[in-house]
Amino acid sequence: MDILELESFLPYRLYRLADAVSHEFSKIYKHRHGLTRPEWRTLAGLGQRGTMTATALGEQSAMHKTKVSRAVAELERRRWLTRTPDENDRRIEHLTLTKAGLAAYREMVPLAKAFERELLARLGAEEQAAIVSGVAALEAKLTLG
Amino acid sequence: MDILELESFLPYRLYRLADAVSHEFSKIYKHRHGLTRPEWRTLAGLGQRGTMTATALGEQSAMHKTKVSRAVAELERRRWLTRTPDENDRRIEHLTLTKAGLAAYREMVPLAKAFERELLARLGAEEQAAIVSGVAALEAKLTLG
DNA sequence: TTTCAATGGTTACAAATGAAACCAATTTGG
DNA sequence: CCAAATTGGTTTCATTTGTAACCATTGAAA
Repeated sequence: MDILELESFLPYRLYRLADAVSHEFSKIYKHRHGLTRPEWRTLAGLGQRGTMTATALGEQSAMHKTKVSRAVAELERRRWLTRTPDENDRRIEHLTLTKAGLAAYREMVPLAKAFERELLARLGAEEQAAIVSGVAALEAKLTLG
Repeated sequence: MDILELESFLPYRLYRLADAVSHEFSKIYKHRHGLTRPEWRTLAGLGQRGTMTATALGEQSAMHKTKVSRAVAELERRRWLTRTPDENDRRIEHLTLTKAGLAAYREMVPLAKAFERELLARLGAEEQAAIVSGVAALEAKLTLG
């Protein structure tokens, strides 16, 4: 009979791996500031780009618009970001980190980079190249977002 | 100022990629039988191994025990599996697919394999090797589960 | 034994999520 | 112009999920 070996099945392996890595990383922003993943991504997006609309945030960080909406509301509640209405289109609001938001972002960036560095450091040079280029190759073939 | 480029950040890329692949694949079992992911994994686990306890299922397929419990309950409701109490330890139940469950499994296996094949077929030979060995390398370095 | 800790599994509750409905503002096509 | 469709964003509701409490059974220790 034809069976499927789950442990070798790429979609499963990929998911499991991503889940483990993501969960490990989440400890950092969860522990440090009690952020959820959508909140962390919002912080990261705004920190990186400076100012964005909620829609742009959703596209950049692959989040459903309700997630963005809720994350933005929470970061606003914390006074980590402010909303500025668009001059020409009153539906749009431009989101920007406050001093406090930026401070949190500046604190998170080195931790994130260290995490990635240490993750890759566990691998040999060829293995590092393999995972990075393999992910890039698949990304390129899929319609992400 | 030091910024983090989210689009290049490996944990994020990995998660996004796995999510996209998994979501694409989920269409198959969702559309075909209206299964959730935990239910599909339960089916896959039992189809592959024949008989397992709920705990073993959770370990094999990286699922929280409440997920397993619920998935098993649903598959039982569908009469796709049966529970057999252990002779010596009355806490344990051995789970086995019924004819109907096995039929569904047999139908899913070729679809799953085709999905994986076609996913990899989009890549060149080296890219395929890269993603597979890259994932394997990271798996080996992480405590999965 | 009798008690206490551990194990297999389920359930209750709260939080996170997604789909769809929704509101407001804007654009488009007659 | 003006109705209809679109867009940015929020809210409601049902579903999914995880944490923790729980029940029953077994194992270990005293």
